[in-house]
Amino acid sequence: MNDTRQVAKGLIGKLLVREYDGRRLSGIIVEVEAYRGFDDTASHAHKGLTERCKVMFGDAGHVYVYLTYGVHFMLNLVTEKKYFPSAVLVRAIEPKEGVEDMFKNRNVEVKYDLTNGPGKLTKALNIKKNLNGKSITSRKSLWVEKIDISKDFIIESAPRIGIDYAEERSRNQKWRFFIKGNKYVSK
DNA sequence: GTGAGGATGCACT
DNA sequence: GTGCATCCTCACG
Repeated sequence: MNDTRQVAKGLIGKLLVREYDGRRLSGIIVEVEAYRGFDDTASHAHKGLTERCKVMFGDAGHVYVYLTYGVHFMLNLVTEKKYFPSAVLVRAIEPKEGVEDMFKNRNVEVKYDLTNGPGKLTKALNIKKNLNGKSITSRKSLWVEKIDISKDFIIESAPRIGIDYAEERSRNQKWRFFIKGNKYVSK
């Protein structure tokens, strides 16, 4: 299970845990996207190693956080071997623990608007640039846990979102994975 | 040093 | 469906 696409699928249904100020917030991962290798023109890494995306070239199990549109942070988990730039973008989670804190971090009325998008979940979980490059294996600040949830869900795959700038062969890859019918999947 | 544009979200029409 | 906020990073000079 080293391939980013397998890792991406494997993350579906796992618990993403965020800890800060002594609080524990968490949610079940319901939607992810895989970004893989130099040939993936949708990936930040396809132009080579830059200051921004260098974390993707590092060891698996690290966190890649960056700002997009000057507004939103994106959360990625680095995968595969060193120098083979790959990561899984976490696009949506289903809130579990610390829901009250998430409401404080986000200015929304309803629970299903809390974390149903990549920029939304980082805000709900207070994930910022300072987590960039951190490891998830140390289980501090941010990590992933296995939980006992019903295996009773279907993982659907589809093309990735918001990558119109990429070449067609990359755009057509069905590297977006999500739980079919889950209402926390992004729109 | 400067300019272009983005792995989105939200408020409008 | 369209427009725009908002700022960091990259590429080029």
